[in-house]
Amino acid sequence: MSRTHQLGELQLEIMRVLWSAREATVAEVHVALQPRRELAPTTVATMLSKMEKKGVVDHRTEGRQFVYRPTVPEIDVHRSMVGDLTRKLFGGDPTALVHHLLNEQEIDPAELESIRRMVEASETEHGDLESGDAEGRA
Amino acid sequence: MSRTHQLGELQLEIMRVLWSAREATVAEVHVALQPRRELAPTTVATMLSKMEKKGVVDHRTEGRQFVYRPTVPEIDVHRSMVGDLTRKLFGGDPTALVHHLLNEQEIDPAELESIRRMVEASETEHGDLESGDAEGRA
DNA sequence: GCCGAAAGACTACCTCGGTAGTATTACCGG
DNA sequence: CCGGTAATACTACCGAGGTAGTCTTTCGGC
Repeated sequence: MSRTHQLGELQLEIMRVLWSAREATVAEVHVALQPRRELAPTTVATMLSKMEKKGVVDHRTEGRQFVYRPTVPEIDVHRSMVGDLTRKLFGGDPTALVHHLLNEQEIDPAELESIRRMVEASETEHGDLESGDAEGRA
Repeated sequence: MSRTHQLGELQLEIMRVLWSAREATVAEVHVALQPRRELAPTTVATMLSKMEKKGVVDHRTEGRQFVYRPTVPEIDVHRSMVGDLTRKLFGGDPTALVHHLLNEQEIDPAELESIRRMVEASETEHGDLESGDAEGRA
């Protein structure tokens, strides 16, 4: 079963590449990480290996190359990691995290209105359309 | 200067003890952690040492014992850690984290109304007192 | 005055994320 | 056919969090 997926920073960056490309070779991931991350190609390969052992990606062989694919959806990782932080900092109460974000300067005041609309949308919508297969987030 | 305070789980639990007691000996921290954490006293002492090296606590000597005190406020740690996760998962956009919390099942629908009130309170608050502390901590 | 308990100091290990060098292998071009 | 290159495999190492054992010092009681 899908345990909790705690990923490091590089791992997340790699996952982002894979999530958006759906699959990629080591070289492709390496290139995609390019200017922001100045990594040796072997570093990416090693990381991918470790991530496969961890169960968050798998691969197939194509010629001599490995083509990696994520095995967990982005939303699951987000949920795991947000949930973990929520647990560690706020005793598992996500509302407390929202509270923190609203009250402790994390949120640009200009965003408040859009958030309020978001909340209101959730209020009217909850329990209605719970399809959950929404894949494309802008 | 490491303005950002990333703490592990045990470290956070220790900090919580110190934040609420304002100061405590190793033994007191150990006791406070008690039933949830079955740790050797030396583990707590070692951790406190590492945390002091890290700069999040300091201590004074009282008799033979060390009395530890937090040197960073809880809110700073919360900010650092929430900010770090926000950066890693949502490109540094806290609104996206709120979005995640509202849309991805993290929030109990029953809490939505209290959150909406919270948002509205923030909105009116910001129209009044300009608490914008321009900081630029990326 | 001496002994034992208690407190911190020091050291050791394990795991994981991150980083990369080196070894091996297999394919492609000449 | 042969060498070089490109791909993975293997190994190593660092730092941090976490966990704890052992060593040393010192205080307090009998």
